[in-house]
Amino acid sequence: MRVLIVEDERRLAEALGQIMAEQRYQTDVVYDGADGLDYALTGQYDVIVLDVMLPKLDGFEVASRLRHAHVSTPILMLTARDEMPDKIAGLDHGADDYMTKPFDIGELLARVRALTRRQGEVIGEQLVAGDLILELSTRCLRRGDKSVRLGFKEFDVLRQLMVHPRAVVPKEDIIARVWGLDSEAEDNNVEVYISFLRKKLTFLESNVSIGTVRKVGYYLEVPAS
Amino acid sequence: MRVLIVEDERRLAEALGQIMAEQRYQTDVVYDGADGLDYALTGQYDVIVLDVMLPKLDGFEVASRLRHAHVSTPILMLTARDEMPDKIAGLDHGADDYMTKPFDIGELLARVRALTRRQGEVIGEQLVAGDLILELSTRCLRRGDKSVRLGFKEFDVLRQLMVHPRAVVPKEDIIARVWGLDSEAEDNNVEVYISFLRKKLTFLESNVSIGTVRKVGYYLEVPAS
DNA sequence: CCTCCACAATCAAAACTCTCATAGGTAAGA
DNA sequence: TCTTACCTATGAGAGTTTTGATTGTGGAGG
Repeated sequence: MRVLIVEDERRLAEALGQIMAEQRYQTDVVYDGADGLDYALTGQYDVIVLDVMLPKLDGFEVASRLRHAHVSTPILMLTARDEMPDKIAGLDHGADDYMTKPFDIGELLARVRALTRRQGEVIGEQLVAGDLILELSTRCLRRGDKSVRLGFKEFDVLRQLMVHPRAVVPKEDIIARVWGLDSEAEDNNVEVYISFLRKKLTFLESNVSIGTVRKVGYYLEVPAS
Repeated sequence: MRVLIVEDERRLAEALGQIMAEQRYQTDVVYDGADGLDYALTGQYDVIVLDVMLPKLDGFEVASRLRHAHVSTPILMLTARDEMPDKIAGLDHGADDYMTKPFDIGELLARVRALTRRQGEVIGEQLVAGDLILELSTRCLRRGDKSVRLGFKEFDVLRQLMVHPRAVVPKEDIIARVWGLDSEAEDNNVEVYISFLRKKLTFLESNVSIGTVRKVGYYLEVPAS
């Protein structure tokens, strides 16, 4: 497993590198966004730990450019503690997960493991789960030869589910990530969009469906592969 | 957000509980280490505020045992004085953060926020007893390839039993933990849910069953392993 | 060994809650 | 103006919880 760590705080970066090395990861550590992008563009890594605040190029920019270059390596983004909007921005730029500093090293390792074993693969600019393909650039959802266009909200909601297929995503999380952390959107909004999405899944005759966990949230039901 | 407060100084404990309740936390307050451990073992909390000096079991012991039982709820430990050894000991025993008394309530709230913010999605946390697997995220109960959905109450009741397999859980405890400490639920409610659960255990053809101790409560009967 | 009683288990209906799906309304952009 | 995307309201329906009545059972005392 190869990991790229892009973090300008040297002490933190070195510590991370060492700890991950102890966990049998092969690590490369760089200290600015430009280097980070160069290294990452090689596509040789299994996961990238990417700070947001970086010299030369910030983390969002790095993530965006990577995705643009069809590099699909999973990205775990590190955001500064009080910058909540960063989380949303991070996901929008193509990050797969985020953590706020200060973080627990054990949790970081757990999330890295989660990213490397994840089933929803980002291939080029698309997310895949089961027989579904979500094209990130056009916001089109395809299955076989059929395809439908998704609205922004539909797209964002579905993406949340597709990033971790089978994992239950709480409604409140969906609201936080799609509508914003301090939004007043209600559960009903999510329900409405889930309903729209289900209709489209049915239309596409996909083998994946959206499951409900009462009083909690939703998950993607993907047939055993 | 659910918070467990374990603190033997009643006045402080109550005050904390009230303040956190005002901050929209759902709080449970207990006054000794043994209760603290029992409550915490349910894994239902998002953070635990844990005093070190406690009757029955001290805070270190509680933290150790929790980690041993693979309960990963973040722990904020309260140490009596500015005793350096305590801090180290606390972190060694599995605490995630510590504060020394007397502390500023605002700082405590800030630290609790920090701890809860790093909560990742819990993927695949489960309770096991005999051939039964209780999936915490989906509230599904599995045995072999069969699986059933549990309602909220069913789930909560069963979880109480599964935390300590073979241990007798008094009905009043079940009521306190599932319906709330000051609820008006009657014994019959518990009996009804036990009945529901037994039906589902039968359906699953599990080797685990629910035993009755007359006038006291219930326990999980798990075949000798 | 039998009887009785208190407690436990079960059942079914009522009360309640949450989810789903649809329709109507609003705002922004073509 | 027309279209598109989004939000809100609503009611039907499904699922959950409570309630009260009825039936079953273990064990103490006769």
